[in-house]
Amino acid sequence: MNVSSKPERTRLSAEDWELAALHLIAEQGVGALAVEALARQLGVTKGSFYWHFRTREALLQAALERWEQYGEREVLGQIEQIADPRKRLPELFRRVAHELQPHRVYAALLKALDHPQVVPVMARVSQRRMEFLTTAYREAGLPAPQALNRARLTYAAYVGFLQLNFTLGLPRINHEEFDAYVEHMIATLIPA
Amino acid sequence: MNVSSKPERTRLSAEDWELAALHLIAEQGVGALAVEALARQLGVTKGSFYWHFRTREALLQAALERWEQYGEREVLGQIEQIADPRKRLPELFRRVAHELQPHRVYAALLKALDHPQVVPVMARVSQRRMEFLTTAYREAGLPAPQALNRARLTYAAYVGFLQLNFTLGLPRINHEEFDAYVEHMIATLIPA
DNA sequence: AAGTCACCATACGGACGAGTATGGATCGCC
DNA sequence: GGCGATCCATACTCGTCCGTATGGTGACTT
Repeated sequence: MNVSSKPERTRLSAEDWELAALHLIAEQGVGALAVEALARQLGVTKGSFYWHFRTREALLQAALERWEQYGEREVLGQIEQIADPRKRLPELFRRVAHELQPHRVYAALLKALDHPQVVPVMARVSQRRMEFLTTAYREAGLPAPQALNRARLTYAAYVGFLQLNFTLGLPRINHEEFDAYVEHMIATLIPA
Repeated sequence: MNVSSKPERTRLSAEDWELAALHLIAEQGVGALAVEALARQLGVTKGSFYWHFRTREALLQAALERWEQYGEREVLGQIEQIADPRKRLPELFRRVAHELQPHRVYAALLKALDHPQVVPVMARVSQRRMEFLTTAYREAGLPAPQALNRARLTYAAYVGFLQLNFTLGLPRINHEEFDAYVEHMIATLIPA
């Protein structure tokens, strides 16, 4: 009990800073990413930070790239293994709806689209997801142009939902009602 | 050419500051709302500002309330006059899609939902719009629970669209393609 | 056991923005 | 045309946060 109260007294690596940065972004947004605040949270001081990174901007960049690389497979990787294209979209909807935690960073980044560093990342990620949705709709039986528009609509609904329920607390929809909403989405957006 | 280059040399009122604040919010977001920047833009200095407002926070509050009061009738006020409930929703979709300018403030506020002052305003405004949508869907023939969920889906799509196209410039959809997308939305979301 | 390298603390400089103090200008009014 | 109220400029203080400089400490080599 003499060494430290809570944090493990191991030394830090650049990866630790990046993960902590992503965590902070998910909780308080990109604007709250300050080096002294992060350092406090990690139990060290700025001196540590500026050994690992040249600047605050560099940390943001590294964190964003890490998120883009390692964060995407969790979302889309599993889904691609579902053989039946017919079942794929409903399954995707239900999983996304019930595992909202990985989407917190995306929601936070969505609110920082005025920041020059996040725009290209979000553009790539969103574009990739959109393409995934589009082909999924085509495989589900929609003709090409309709599939694209349906993907746009679906993805917009996803993004809007994140905003309205994470950040804003619209009449705090409860659990059963939420499930009903998801099924309504499936019935409305996915062709029979 | 000696007095001033561009701005009119009239004195300012609190209303001028609030309108300028809303304009700045629409263009650069809530975070960019700085009093010295605003003062420069209005051709005065901070001395003027702190006569009209006690603090920066007070300006934000006043601007938000002004937006909530006077900004809403333009969006929903006209629509309520459309007699046929059947025609109301498609007309609403098309108008909103083609007059995106009044929605810029809303889009900016959406990205500032971590700010304590904007949350209640956005909660009220969104709630009101949601209720409008819900009754519109009921009048269009949907049973109550479905109407609510459809309204949720529609509004989420609206919000998501604002994010993805204002701030992010997803593959910069062109004009004809955009019209096709709006019609696709109408066909998909509005019951025949 | 001495030295080297990786990691971190402390202390400082400087930019920026909010808010205050105070005096000057200008308008309305009698 | 003088006078009070309104509006604005100038010149500060203060707190926050980025980045720098420099010295210290632990672990690991040889």
